Amino acid sequence: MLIGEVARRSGLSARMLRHYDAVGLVRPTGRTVGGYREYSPADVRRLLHVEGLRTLGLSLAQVGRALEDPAFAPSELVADLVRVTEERLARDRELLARLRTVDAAEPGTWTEVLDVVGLLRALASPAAGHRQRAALATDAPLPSELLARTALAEPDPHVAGALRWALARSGDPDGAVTGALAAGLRSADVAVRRRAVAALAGTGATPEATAALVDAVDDPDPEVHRRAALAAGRRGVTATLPALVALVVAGVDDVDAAEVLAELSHAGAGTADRVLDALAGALDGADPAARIRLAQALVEQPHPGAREVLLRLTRDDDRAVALVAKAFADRQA
Amino acid sequence: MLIGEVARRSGLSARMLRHYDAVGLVRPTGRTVGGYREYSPADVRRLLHVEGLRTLGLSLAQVGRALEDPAFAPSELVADLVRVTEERLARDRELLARLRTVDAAEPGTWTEVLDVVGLLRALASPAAGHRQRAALATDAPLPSELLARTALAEPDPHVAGALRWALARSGDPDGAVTGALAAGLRSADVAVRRRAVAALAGTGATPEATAALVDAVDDPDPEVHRRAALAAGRRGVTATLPALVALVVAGVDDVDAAEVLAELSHAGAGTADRVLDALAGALDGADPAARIRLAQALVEQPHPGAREVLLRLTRDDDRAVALVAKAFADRQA
DNA sequence: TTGCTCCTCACGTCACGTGAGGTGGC
DNA sequence: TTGCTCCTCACGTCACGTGAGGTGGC
Repeated sequence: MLIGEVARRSGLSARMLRHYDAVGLVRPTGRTVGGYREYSPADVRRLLHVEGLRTLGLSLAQVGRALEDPAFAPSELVADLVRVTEERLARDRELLARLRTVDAAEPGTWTEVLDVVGLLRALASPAAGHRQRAALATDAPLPSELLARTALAEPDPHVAGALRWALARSGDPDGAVTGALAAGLRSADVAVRRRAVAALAGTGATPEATAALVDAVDDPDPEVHRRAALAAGRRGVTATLPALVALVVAGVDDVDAAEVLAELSHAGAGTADRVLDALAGALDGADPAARIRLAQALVEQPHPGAREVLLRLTRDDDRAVALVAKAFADRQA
Repeated sequence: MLIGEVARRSGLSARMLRHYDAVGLVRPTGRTVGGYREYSPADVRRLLHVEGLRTLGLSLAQVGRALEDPAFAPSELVADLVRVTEERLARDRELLARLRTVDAAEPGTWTEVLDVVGLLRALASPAAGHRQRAALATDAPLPSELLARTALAEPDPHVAGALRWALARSGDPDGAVTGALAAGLRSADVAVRRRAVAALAGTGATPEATAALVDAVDDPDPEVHRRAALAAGRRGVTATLPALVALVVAGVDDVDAAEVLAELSHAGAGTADRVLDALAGALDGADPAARIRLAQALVEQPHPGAREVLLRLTRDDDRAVALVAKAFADRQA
C-alpha cells in the first residue's frame, strides 16, 4: 500500500507518515522500484497501535519504547501521564478563572486589563499586607462577586475587614454578592460561615440578605448564631427577639443585643410589649449577674412598663442587683 | 540596573530578558561602556506589564501588540483566550478520563493498554455496530463501572442490551456498578432512568441494587415504575404487591406481573394471603377486560382460596368474564 | 591573577506544516 | 505531453535552556 492510501485510511497526513518513518517509529517494509514507500498490512497495524497510544498523550519517543522494549512497563508511565494531565488541568482552570474575571470587568484598554491582573495577583498574595492594600484600592474594577468569594476565603481578620468594606462600597446591583455570601453560610467550614455572616451584616439590607441572615440564626456555631441574630435584629426581624434576650442573659454581646432590642421596641409598640415580656420573663431563674444585665437592657427600653420592672428589681434579694437597679432607676428619674 | 539584578527581582531568567530584548519586547534603554544591558525603572515597569499579560496566556507577539498598538482592543483577544482555554480543558478532561480508565484496568503490557484504548474508542464510536461489537467483546478489561456509565448513555436499544449483558457477566465485586446505575436512577433525563432500571434489573440481587429498585418504583415515569416494580417483585419485595396488581388491572405487562405475583405467593403463605386479598379486592369496580386479566392471575395463584374466587367469577354479570373464568376453572379441575 | 558577571552566537526542543525542486507511471 | 502521486531536502514554529568561547571590573 502506498503512502497516499495509508494516509487516507488512517486519517494521518503523508508528512506524518514520512516523519514516523524518519524517526523509525513506523518504517514501511518495502519500496517500489520507483522508490515509493510500500506499507505491508503489518506496517498498517503497527501504525494503528501507534495512534492508539498517542490518544493517551504519549510522545513519539514513548510510543517507540512501548512498542519496542518489553521491559518498559505501562503502569508507571500511565500514572505519570495522569499526574501531568491533572496538573495541567489545575493550571488551566486557574487561568480560565483569571480570564473570566478580566472578561467580566469589560476592560476597554490593556491598562485596565493590567489593573485587574494586578489586583488579582495582590489578592492572591501570601503577604497579608499586599492583600490589604489590594482590598483598599479605590478604583477596583473587579466584579464584586469575586470580592465576595475572596472575603470568604480570607484568613486575616484585618484583610477580611478591608474586603468587607470594599464589598459594602461596591454595592450589589445584581445580587451576586449576596448570593455568594449566602452560599458561604452553607459552607461546611465554620470559619467561612463566620466570614460570610460578618460580610452579610455589612451589606445593604436587601430582602435576600436578610433572609440569609435569618437562616443563619439557626447555625450550630455560636459565633455565627450571635452575629446573625444581631444583624437580623438590626434589620427589624422581630423573630430574633428570643435569641437577643438569650444573649443578654448569657452575657455575650449583651450590650449590642440590648441596643438592638431597644431599636426593635422603638420601631413598634407591639414589639415593645413583646420585648418587655421577654426581658421580664428572663429574670426568673437568672443568676444575679444576668439580672444586672437584664436591668441594663430594661433601662434602654422605651416601654413605660420597663420602669415598673426596674423598680421591682430595686427590692431584689441579691444586694448587688438591688443596688444597680436603684442606680438605674434614680438616673432615669 | 544590570540584567542580573532585574532577573533576581522579577524572577525571570537572564536568558528570558535577553530573549525579550532580541524580539523587541523589552529593550533596556542603555548600555554600560562594557556593553552590559542597563535597565531603567521604566524598562522594569514595562517588564512587569509584560509578565502581567503573560499570566493571561498571551503569546510574546500578542503582548507586544497589546503594549504597542492602541487599536488592539482587549475584549476580542480575551474572549478568544477564554474559548481556547475552555477547549483545551475539555480535551484534557477527556484525556484524563481515558488515562484513568486505562490505569484502573491495571494493564501489565502495552498490548493490554491497546485493548482498553480500542474498546474505549469503539464504545465511543458513532456507529452502533462498532459499539455493539465492543460491548460483546469477550475479553473486556474495562472497569465495569465504565460499562455501567456507558450503558446509561447508550441510545441504541440493541447496544444497550449488549452492554447490560456485559455488565451482568462482569459482576460487581465492589458495588461500583450498582452505585453508577443507582446514580442513573436519579438522573433528570427519563431515558437515562429507563436504561438504569433496565440494567439494574439484570444485575445480581444485592441488597443495594434491590433498594435502588424499590426507590425507583416511585418514579414519575410509568415505564421506570413498571420495570422497577417487576424487578423488585422478582427479588421478593412484597411491598411491590399493590403496584403489581395495578399492572394486572391496567393491562400493561400484566402477564409478567401475574407471574411475579405467583412467585411471591409461592415464597410465603402470608404473602399468598395478601396477594389473594389484593387480587380479589381489585375485582370490585374493574371493567370486564380487567376482570379477565385478574382471573388469569388468580389461576396462577397457589392459594386454595384462589379457586373459590375464580368460581365466583364464573357467575359474573359479564358473559365474557364468566365464560373465561369457567374455562380457567375447568382447566384447573 | 582569580572569581564573578556579563556578552554574543548557535544548537536543541517536539511534531510536524509548508514549500522547493525533481522523478515515475498512466 | 499532461496530471497525479510520490520523492528528498530544508526552513519555520514558540519560548526559551544550555553550552561554547570570550570580555570587563573588582
